[in-house]
Amino acid sequence: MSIQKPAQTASGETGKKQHQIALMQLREMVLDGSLPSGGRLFEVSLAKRLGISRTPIREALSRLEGEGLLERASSGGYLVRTFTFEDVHDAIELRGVLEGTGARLAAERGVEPAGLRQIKMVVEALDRIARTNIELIDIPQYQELNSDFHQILSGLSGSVTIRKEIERAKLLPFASPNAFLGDQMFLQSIAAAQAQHRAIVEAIELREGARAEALTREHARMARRNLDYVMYQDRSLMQKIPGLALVSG
Amino acid sequence: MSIQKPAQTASGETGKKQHQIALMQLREMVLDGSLPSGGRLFEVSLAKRLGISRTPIREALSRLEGEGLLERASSGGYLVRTFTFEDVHDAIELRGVLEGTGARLAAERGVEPAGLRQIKMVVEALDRIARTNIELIDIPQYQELNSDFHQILSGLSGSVTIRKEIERAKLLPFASPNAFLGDQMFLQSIAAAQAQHRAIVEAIELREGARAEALTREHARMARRNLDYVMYQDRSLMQKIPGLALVSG
DNA sequence: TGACATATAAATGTATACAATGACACTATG
DNA sequence: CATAGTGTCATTGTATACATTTATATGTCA
Repeated sequence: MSIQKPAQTASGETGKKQHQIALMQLREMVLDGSLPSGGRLFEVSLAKRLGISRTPIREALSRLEGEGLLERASSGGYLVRTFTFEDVHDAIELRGVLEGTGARLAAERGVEPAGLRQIKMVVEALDRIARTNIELIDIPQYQELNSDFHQILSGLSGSVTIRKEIERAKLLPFASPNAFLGDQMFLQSIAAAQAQHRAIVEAIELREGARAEALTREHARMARRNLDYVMYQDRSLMQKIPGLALVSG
Repeated sequence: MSIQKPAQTASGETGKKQHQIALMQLREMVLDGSLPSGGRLFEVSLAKRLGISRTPIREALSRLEGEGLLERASSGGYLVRTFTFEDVHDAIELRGVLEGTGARLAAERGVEPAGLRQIKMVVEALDRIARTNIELIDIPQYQELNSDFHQILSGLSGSVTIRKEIERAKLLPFASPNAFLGDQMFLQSIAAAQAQHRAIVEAIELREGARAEALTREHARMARRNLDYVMYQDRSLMQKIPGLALVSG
């Protein structure tokens, strides 16, 4: 009775289901550009390349389409999606609109004290970082806390419908709130971002729905400004922003 | 050389791919309640029931999850999603927010004359219907034109990102702009709806973004009011509203 | 009797063989 | 020479057998 452990992959992949492994690997391959943007994906070659059969590959491809990273070709099969500059703009705008709606609903409908306490704790933790000398900032920690802020915010309205849509909008890597936090360059805007975080929470607490919505939209606009900087001022940064390799032009 | 036509199904299904047939049939089964809301879906029994193998069934299930009609069970497999009254509210709100964003962007960014002409033609056609005696209104024709209005509107911003999200939000049947147009009952509101249609187009043409957004949101609120009427005043109408069978409570 | 372990069945996950489709090149024919 | 026909090949679509996991039932022991 030789018990066959689920075959740890060399790269340390957890012993999860094949389609989950395929999903992670394919996502990574799309994002780091090892699959040509705009190019077609062939199930058989992917299967051979990953050492997995076609069935879970197809499952993964289907999910990646749902994430917006792939699109179906008219003749069947999938293409790596290419994004224009405008697409990225609009994806960020979309996130802003949805997060703004979540913030507005939270304000209008009221928030459980527990949720409010929770997000305030994150804001305070972010504050401690914002007061740090820029060179000394622990970027991963900042990213994590920033993620937390946005995740809690997305659920604050109590509407699972809205929360799910926000989470969906954040799936596109360049639309994520953390997209432009990877490089030292953008840490300059931490102070401004932090002021917005505080104001958003305040507006929600005071039940000021319109203000909460407007502030949250504007907060997302920071990402758009950073995007513009990358595109028009310093294209070398493109490689540091996740998923920006998929952007043509 | 007997040419083998793709096997017309008895029910007149087009000779499409198996997973497309499965998708349509399953969607119908979910919506008309022949699959118990909240219940689990078993691939084998579905496959037997539809006379299709499991593979295209799984494909269809995956897509229905994308449409929001199903959800994955934690232990694997799919469940028929159940919606609360609040979920329906929020789904309509979401559509309003997204359509509103599309309208705002269209106003802010400007619209091609062709698109504007096109939507104005639809508005005029709707006007002709709105002037008709209520009893004589051709409901399917009205639904079609209303669909056209909303579809053109969704593309007016020129942003495919936004357009796709709007189309996605309309997939849930009770969130669709046509959801409450099936019954004579609701035709009373045609005049009001039509005034909103005109105002939305006007705002876009005049580049009044905020107004376009607010009007479009308010337009979606009509559906919420109709929903409230059904839930609180006349539950017998629930059967006439597509997908409302999935609503618990 | 209740809780736990284990056996058993039923369901999903995976691999793979086979079918159908569509693109392309080559050939035959007007 | 142009073009319609035809065969081949690559690729996706489908069915199905097998593996694995999860739920259910059963029995044993304290």
